[in-house]
Amino acid sequence: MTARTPDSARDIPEATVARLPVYLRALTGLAESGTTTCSSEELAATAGVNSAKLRKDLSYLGSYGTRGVGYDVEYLRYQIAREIGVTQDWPVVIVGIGNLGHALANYSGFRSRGFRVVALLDADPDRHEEVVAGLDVRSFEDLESIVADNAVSIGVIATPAVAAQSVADRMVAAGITSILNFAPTVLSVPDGVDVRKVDLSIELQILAYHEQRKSVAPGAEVVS
Amino acid sequence: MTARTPDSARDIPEATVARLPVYLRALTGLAESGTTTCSSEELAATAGVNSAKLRKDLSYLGSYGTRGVGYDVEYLRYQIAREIGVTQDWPVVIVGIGNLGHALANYSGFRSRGFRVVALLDADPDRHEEVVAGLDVRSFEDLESIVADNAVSIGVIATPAVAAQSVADRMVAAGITSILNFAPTVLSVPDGVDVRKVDLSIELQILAYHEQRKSVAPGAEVVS
DNA sequence: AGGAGTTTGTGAACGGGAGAACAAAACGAG
DNA sequence: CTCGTTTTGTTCTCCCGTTCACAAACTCCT
Repeated sequence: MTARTPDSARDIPEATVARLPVYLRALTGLAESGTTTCSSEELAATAGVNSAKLRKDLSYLGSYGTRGVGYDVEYLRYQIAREIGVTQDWPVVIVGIGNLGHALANYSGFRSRGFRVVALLDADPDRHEEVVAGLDVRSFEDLESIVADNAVSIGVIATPAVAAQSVADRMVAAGITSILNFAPTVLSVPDGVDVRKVDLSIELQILAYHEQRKSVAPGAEVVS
Repeated sequence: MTARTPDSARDIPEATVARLPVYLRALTGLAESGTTTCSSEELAATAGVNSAKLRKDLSYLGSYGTRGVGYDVEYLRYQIAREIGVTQDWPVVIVGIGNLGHALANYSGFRSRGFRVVALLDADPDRHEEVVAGLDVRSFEDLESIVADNAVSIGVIATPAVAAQSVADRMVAAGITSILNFAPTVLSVPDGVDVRKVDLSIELQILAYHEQRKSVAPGAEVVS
């Protein structure tokens, strides 16, 4: 009864958006193994989620399945890719070419999903002679021109923590509106700019918390 | 009125656990800048959260503040560190010493928070001659003995996706009960084993989704 | 000592997401 | 063509997490 725009469903829940890339990867795996059709149960198992949750997630995109049959793998894969936006090409700049920046520049998972690293920038002049993943490491001063010339809207920060906020400020001023931050700092950015944070030590600390609980109360959940 | 064990509060919500490391980092920063006392408002601003949420989070640990005054930075920092478990030493093994494994091995944020990398393992014999971050890269076959000798309970997987599940299986069999997975795969592990996933391309895809929405409907939220 | 001003800790309302359960729809057999 | 089977799409309920709002408690000033 709700009037929904057929070509592009509105307001997909954030939790669902975070899972769509997982479904996309699972579908790609199924397609590579020759599967042409799958049920929500199979796909959910591959993606590591509940089948009811999967179906509800997919229902936000539209009705792309066939009752009694399941989903066409290739068709659903394309629909999810289109919804996320990875059918188009996303130019990306990486700032901070230390150990982590190297790893990110060489990560094949970016290019295969529509992300194209157009430039590697570092503030240290000693690094400007290096060539990483087929790209020259350039001066951070070139940020504005690179962003403008390549219509870059996504920036990756892999600098030390102290530099991260100023890099973010320059990125925002240059026109970047989405930032993936690997530096262990809280970034403050204006409204309209999205920031996602990946913090390696926080993940370990969360594991440590649960690990500690396991050893303190070993019989709390598991009957010995 | 609820009878709460005073020394160690029970069942801290998962969302709170995920934020405690952020508070810990913020407190460390405040301590280094010479601040001895702070209000929930200040700390919340530093940590990038709402002050009400911060107070509720801290209330799960106990009453470590003083009304009308605020929190003692050093005291609160210690209490949170103890609750998370980073006052003790956590031995960690890293498997897969490619670009990302290098970056992780060299990441200083681990050691400074109680995590000690005790071994770097790789299946490729060509890498066994390398020394990374002061540690020999050893054979993956040594996993079991290393885990046993060092009482390792946390493992980090930085291998390609195809190897991740078998590495995880070996880790679990060797006695590891917490896994931080950087490989782009869904791991299946038995109950009692915690897995946290860090997926670089998923983060970018989430950003791409929102970025796409911005350009498609620029006036949807912001009044022009 | 008493009152004004601050700041914490928490009870209560609110919103969103997860999971169960079921109706609707497609297919195939007879 | 009809009935049974399979699987999707959706509704409903419950639970977790967030936020508001306020009482309790502490300090400082007079």
